[in-house]
Amino acid sequence: MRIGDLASRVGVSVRALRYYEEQYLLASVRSPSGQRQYPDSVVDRVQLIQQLYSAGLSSRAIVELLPCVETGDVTPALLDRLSAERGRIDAQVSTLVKTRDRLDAIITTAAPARSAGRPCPR
Amino acid sequence: MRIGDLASRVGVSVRALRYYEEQYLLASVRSPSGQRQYPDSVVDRVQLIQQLYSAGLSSRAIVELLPCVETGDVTPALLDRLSAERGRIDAQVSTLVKTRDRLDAIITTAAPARSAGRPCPR
DNA sequence: CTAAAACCTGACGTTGACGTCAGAGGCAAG
DNA sequence: CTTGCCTCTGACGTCAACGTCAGGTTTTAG
Repeated sequence: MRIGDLASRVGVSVRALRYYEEQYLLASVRSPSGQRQYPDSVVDRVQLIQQLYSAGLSSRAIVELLPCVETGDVTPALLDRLSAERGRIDAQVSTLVKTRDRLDAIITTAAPARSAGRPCPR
Repeated sequence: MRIGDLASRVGVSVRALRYYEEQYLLASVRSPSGQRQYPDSVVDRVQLIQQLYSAGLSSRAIVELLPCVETGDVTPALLDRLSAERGRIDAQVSTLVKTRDRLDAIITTAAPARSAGRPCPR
């Protein structure tokens, strides 16, 4: 598949995909004319990349962790890196939950005129 | 208290505090010579600002929500804004948890030589 | 065959939350 | 008084993950 197809399939921009390649996150085979060709399998990889980006990982961190995240085999050094990132994410989750609860408290106490508990269900 | 004291007390840079003032997130009384003076109460406020920043809110969003987050009274429009941010945070938490679980799976399966379950407790 | 659509490689622009530097003034201690 | 630290106001620098534009080639639809 070509880059535009991949982009629309994953919901990411063409520019982003080229950027991922720049960062060594994504490889591509080139057609004789120089156009990028991707196997269907990269869809998962791109989604994983997006997921890691949204978890606050940098390109540098992702490029280090991606191989072992996909294959599953990992060196001790990478294991430390994984644990570290896991810790970061965990801390991030707990502070986010605190913030959410704080907003929730405001919402529920300041909106008694609504239905009952949740002002905007789901 | 002066700006340097506040900075070290909260663990934020002096520059950041001045930036918050620029963004109307933080007010200060000036001494005759023009130096900023803060009451002790701002410590909580600055910590709250940091918390909202780390939750992914922009200065613009924070400046809108801060009054009602502190006072507790809120207009219907602000209520919508609060709910929207709450939703964002909620979604962010769930994707983060997914990512964390994914990393966990890798860590636990790739580290059977460690103690037993958790390779790095806490 | 031709025009539109997609692709290519640079390369500069954007945004937000600050960092950093310059140059000048304030403030307690010795 | 002066030494040293803190503070002030601009104002430019940074960094990451792209957006966007220019100028050119390639593929596809009719």
